Amino acid sequence: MLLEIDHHSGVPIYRQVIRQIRQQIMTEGLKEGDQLETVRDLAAKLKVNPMTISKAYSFLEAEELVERKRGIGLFVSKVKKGRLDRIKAKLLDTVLNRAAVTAIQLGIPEDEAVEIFKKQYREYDSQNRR
Amino acid sequence: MLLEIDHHSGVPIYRQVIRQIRQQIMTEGLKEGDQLETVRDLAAKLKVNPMTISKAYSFLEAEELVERKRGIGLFVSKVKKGRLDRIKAKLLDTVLNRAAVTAIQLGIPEDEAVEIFKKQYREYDSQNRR
DNA sequence: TATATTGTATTACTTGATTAATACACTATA
DNA sequence: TATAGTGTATTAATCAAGTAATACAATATA
Repeated sequence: MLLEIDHHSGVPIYRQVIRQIRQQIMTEGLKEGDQLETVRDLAAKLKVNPMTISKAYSFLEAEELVERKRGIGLFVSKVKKGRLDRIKAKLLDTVLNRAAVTAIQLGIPEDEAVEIFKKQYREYDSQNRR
Repeated sequence: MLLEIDHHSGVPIYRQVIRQIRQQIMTEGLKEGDQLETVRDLAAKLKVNPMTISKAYSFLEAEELVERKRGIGLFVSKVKKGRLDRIKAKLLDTVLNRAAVTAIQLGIPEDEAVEIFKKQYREYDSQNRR
């Protein structure tokens, strides 16, 4: 499991962990049944207190993306494809809604906003395509 | 000047003030030379400390949207239309970029993301049209 | 120039989020 | 059942953001 933590970004460590693991589950880099890295191992690797990792895992558990088994470890939950899609949709709705509200409040017409969105999409996509 | 503050939203008061006044300037509800409500008046109306309002105004000044005149008051700056457009564009770019990045990271194709954006736009627009 | 009105600088209080320390609980298995 | 490995509950320390109190500074004008 590959995680990149920026200790100086101002973004809390546990949120960086949450986001990255969630994304790996969303994109099936981590699949049902896969064991997450041990709380202590990940804490040591990131040079962070184990509770920080445990906290991050707690949020993922609350989203029902992982299951904790005391004494054993944490594992990626079985997530039905439909539910996974709904989670993705919800994440997406949140950011797209924010964008739409901003556009409307600034008086930007739909077409114009859509064009800018497409431009942003393509720019980021071309920079990060494998 | 009409401001609505939600004391229980978790969003800091000064940010709510900034956002709403900025928007009024962007949409020309407040125009060049208009005087902003007095620090003390607005503070009293919102039942908040004057420094909280002063802080909000400081940010607007940093954006060069308002000018402070000690002993007199604060006024909406002369903002060239071009610059105003650039400010709008920047605000919009920020939210649309965030949305695009999220979509890409979730593996959502451009077309699909655009459709959802349009849907969000129309929903909010129809709810808030005058 | 005295006063009322405007905004400001400095300082401190409060609160919540984040992180960490410590001791504890559960499980597999030698 | 002893031990090593797993996660956890509780508590405390730290830090930053937000807000407020107070005294101060600039301006217009009676």
